Amino acid sequence: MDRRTEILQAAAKSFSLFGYKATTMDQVAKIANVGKGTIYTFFANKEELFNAIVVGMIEEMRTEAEAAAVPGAPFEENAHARLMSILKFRTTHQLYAKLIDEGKEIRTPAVQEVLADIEAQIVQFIAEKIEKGIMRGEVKPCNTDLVAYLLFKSYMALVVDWGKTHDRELAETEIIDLLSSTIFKSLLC
Amino acid sequence: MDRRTEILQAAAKSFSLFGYKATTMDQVAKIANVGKGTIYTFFANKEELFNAIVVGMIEEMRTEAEAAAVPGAPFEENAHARLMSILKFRTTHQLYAKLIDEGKEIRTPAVQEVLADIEAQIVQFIAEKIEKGIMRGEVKPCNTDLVAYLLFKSYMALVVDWGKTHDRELAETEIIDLLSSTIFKSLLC
DNA sequence: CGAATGACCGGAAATGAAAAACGGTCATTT
DNA sequence: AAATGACCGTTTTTCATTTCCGGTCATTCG
Repeated sequence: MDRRTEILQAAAKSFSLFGYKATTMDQVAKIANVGKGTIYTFFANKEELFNAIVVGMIEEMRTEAEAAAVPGAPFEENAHARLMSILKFRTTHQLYAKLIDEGKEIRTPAVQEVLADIEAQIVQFIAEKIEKGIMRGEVKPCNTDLVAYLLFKSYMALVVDWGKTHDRELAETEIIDLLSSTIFKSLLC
Repeated sequence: MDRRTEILQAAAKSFSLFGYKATTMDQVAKIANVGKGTIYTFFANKEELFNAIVVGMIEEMRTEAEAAAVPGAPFEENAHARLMSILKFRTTHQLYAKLIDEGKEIRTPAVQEVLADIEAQIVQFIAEKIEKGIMRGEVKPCNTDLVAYLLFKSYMALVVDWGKTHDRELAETEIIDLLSSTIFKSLLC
């Protein structure tokens, strides 16, 4: 395996295990079995190394989200499946979960920026799917950015936030029932 | 004015100006022109004094929200007016704004608890209005708690959150247009 | 005599100086 | 030419000391 890949894997492991701030370049170098200076021949600095890792993670998440959709299935079904897949990834993926925690607890700026960027890309992803749905004639024309934002925030609220203020999580059927009878209902043709 | 009221006014002023943590009991006593011990004859401790102030604030907010509604006007119109009134209060009211900031920046536990409680009461308030709308035959029967939660979160997202990740605030017409054509549309009879 | 007070108490938080750790560089090695 | 790790300046952590604050209660006051 080439040195660049070794470094990327070492960094991914360390960021996942300890987060951004608690990962040191010395540590990455040691795990990757390279000298610290070698890292800087491939990545300008710690933040760029971090960004490279995150880009990979986003790709992974996108792939899983696409895999959750069934080609030819109705828009609502696939939208729901993809969003649930993304939100599951959010808490299941070790690095993503770690970053959310670090962003909230330690408030590392580099991490908060990355998290904001990931969310923006997720919303963008949803907006593209809505756009496709409109072109396919499944979805009514609308402001895709606004609707994508509302959809994402709604899923976040029901899947992630509800449990924090109530003593039980919402079942998936409750979520799909609610959204199906409200947002989706008026979204579809 | 009786001593209890003097203390309440002094505390309200200090909490509004400096927040919960930075307000000291000595300071409240001085502003109220009473000895520190006197405060403890009316309030068990600092947190109870704080809670008393917050209860008053919530009452204020409720009154303003009710005043924003027009008797006899359609559900959607009044729901929108009340929610916008509440969200305006959130950032306009000195104490509320201060508490939001303190909860986010200093993360004072007592403040975060109070903020969570206020939000729960707002959602409860909305749920009651939906319930009324259903009984009046204006709104379709639904899980009022769930719908109230979704509505509140949607308004928070569009009014409060949008501006943080985009370089312009949403106009009120954009918000009402979006929600009118999605959530409200499928909510009304 | 009962309500009011502020000096006082113990624990928590602020302070600041010294030490350790970190990201990034670059002269040296391989 | 590529790789390395000792080194540098800065930031962060540590920790002993001091200050501060919520709450109490013996004393004072009306």
